Amino acid sequence: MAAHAARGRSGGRPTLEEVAARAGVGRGTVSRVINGSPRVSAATRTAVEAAVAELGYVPNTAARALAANRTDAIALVVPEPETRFFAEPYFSDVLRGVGAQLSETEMQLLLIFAGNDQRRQRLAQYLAAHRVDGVLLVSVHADDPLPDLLTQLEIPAVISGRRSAEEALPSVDSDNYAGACSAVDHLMARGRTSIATITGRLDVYGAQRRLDGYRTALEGAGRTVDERLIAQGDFTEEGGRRAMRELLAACPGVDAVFAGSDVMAAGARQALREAGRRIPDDVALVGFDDSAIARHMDPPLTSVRQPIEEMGRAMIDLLLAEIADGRPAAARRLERRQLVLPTELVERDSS
Amino acid sequence: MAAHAARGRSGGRPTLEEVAARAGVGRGTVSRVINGSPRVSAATRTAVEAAVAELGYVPNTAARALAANRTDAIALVVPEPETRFFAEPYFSDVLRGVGAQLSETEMQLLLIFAGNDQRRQRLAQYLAAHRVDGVLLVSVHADDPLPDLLTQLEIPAVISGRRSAEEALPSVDSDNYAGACSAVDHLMARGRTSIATITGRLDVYGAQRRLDGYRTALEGAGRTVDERLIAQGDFTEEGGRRAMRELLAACPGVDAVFAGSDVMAAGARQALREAGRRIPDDVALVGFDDSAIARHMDPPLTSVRQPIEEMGRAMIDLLLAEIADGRPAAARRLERRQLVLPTELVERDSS
DNA sequence: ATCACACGTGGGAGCGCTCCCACAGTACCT
DNA sequence: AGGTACTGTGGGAGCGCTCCCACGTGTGAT
Repeated sequence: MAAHAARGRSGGRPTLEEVAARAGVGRGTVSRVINGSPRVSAATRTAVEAAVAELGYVPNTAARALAANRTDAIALVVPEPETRFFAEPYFSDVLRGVGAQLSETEMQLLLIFAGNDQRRQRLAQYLAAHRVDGVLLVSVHADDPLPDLLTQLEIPAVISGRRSAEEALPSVDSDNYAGACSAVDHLMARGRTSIATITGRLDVYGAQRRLDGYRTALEGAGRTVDERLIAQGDFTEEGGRRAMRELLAACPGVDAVFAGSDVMAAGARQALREAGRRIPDDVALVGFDDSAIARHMDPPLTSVRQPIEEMGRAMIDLLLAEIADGRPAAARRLERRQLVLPTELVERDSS
Repeated sequence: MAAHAARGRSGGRPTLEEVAARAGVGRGTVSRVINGSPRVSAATRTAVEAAVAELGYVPNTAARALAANRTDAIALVVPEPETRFFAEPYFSDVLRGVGAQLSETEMQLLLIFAGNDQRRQRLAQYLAAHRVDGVLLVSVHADDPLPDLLTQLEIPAVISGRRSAEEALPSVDSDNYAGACSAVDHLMARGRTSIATITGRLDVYGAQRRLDGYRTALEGAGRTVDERLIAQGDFTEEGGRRAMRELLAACPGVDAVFAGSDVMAAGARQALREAGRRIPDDVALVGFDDSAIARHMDPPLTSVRQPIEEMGRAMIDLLLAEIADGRPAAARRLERRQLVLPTELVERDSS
């Protein structure tokens, strides 16, 4: 009681009402100024702004959220354990792009990991409570129920990557297919004849598309695809190492590898070293993502660059538009917004 | 099923009032059940819980925050740019520990970067709006005004590391001093005679303490400290590389290096390679943090382990206690809570 | 029997905001 | 003159909770 009174009255933060009194206007007018409504005369606006400054007024977000039914926050949901998140530069890069774009708005970003069932449960609760205005979804697997949950709850969402070519949600993706083609073309141009690939988890659409690109590039050059040169990884370093060992065992003559991610390329590099193969002399290596790992690798890794920060920005733009559009989502879904951004091969010493 | 029907009928999410009507009790009683108050009979509690389940009731956090003047959220504030955050495994590890401990509560975690002035400004606004119940502060420099701001706003806060031995805020730190001693002792025991160190930014108390430990360990063994063997880094890889180059130039006979962080050790390793020195044959290398980098380095890096996840847990415990204690912070400050956790040397092939 | 005091319980009174209706004032038409 | 159409403004009515006071009812002591 004592604390309550002390907070609310004497030492407490000023309220809209107090600002209104100070400025000699009504509550509604102050609200309009705060929210940038055009329906306020210049003189009144100035007076209110002065009162706000004098009192050091800061809106109470809880009250605003309650009255307006919005939270001014969005969540970046990562359906992976934290360990994966931090091991994979892709995630951090997306987060950076998202954070940068968002820092220009009043929106707050929440980072939510949903890597196991318990977390999933908690996330569902969280979303049901509508504690965020929108959701950014990264790394979604084909059978993930999360997108549908979001649709059902009518929470605006944007997906990073797609679940299929027919993605129902607005999405931002890079041109995985063309990127893979360029990597394989590059290796062929370098005169490599036995070009292998290490794929990511194939229930991730992007990984599938990179594999498609690999195939098409080879076939387009009149070569036949040797299935023994395709090893499946899982986007982890360990997976890359294992896949590379398998490739070396199955096809000792392999002289080039296109890895579906830089992290897997790092794993492949270790396996190649163990086997005494030199890079790029014996085996050329190309990665995907052009992350920090590629630049730091020894030798520096040729990699397909995705404009990840740009993708983060685009996701935010889409999501904010989605949120601003208001509730009647069904009507809007018709004009699906799918952004596909171009990739670019960055050549370094590994190929 | 019932949940869907009820939701559809009322048009929105069920409220406390609706749950109360359903359970045939008053609003207050439902609130008590939801909040786990003991002053409810078992029968009533059961009835209410049933109603909650049937209606799929989820509390409206905004309303709760407004009425109770709390947010059920805490912020992890990183006074560094995102790039630093992601480059430094220390941060991710702390975040992991914090996240793990927090996932057992209803609290939500916000990650806030305050790496430049604009962000600082925004953070100050954010804190002034009391949008979080408490703050976790990592990587604080000696002259950082943030802790004082927090104290002034009476926002509970816990600091990771300390600003000095006389830290005013509750803090959790590792025993940097003892850790450094053990590293240097280890190098001496290995017969190294010319032991250098690469420090972190010395306005970070922990970096200073590591340097102190380095000095004391050498002096304790009856050796004199050669100031030319002390190079200042800044916790970055590039800084480590530069410092190592300086050391090699100033003291070509150096045969061991204690780096103030694994990241700097990685930089030092590069400089050593450039100079054609082998690890550990020519120069032994020891890092600090025992992060993923240490395990992945080639050769694997001997490093001083900090119990980082445990530190994250301890920070949460302290902060929650701080929050639960209520407002009259001044009285409580007297019993300062400073936790210092032990470190441990993890020996690998680099030394 | 009376008092005392637990315990459970219901519901009024806000928390600080946004939304929206009402209304005065001004401007420009018929 | 009256009508119509704006613009700017004030303030009531909530949003869905928590807090707390008041009110039974049951127990034990006096």
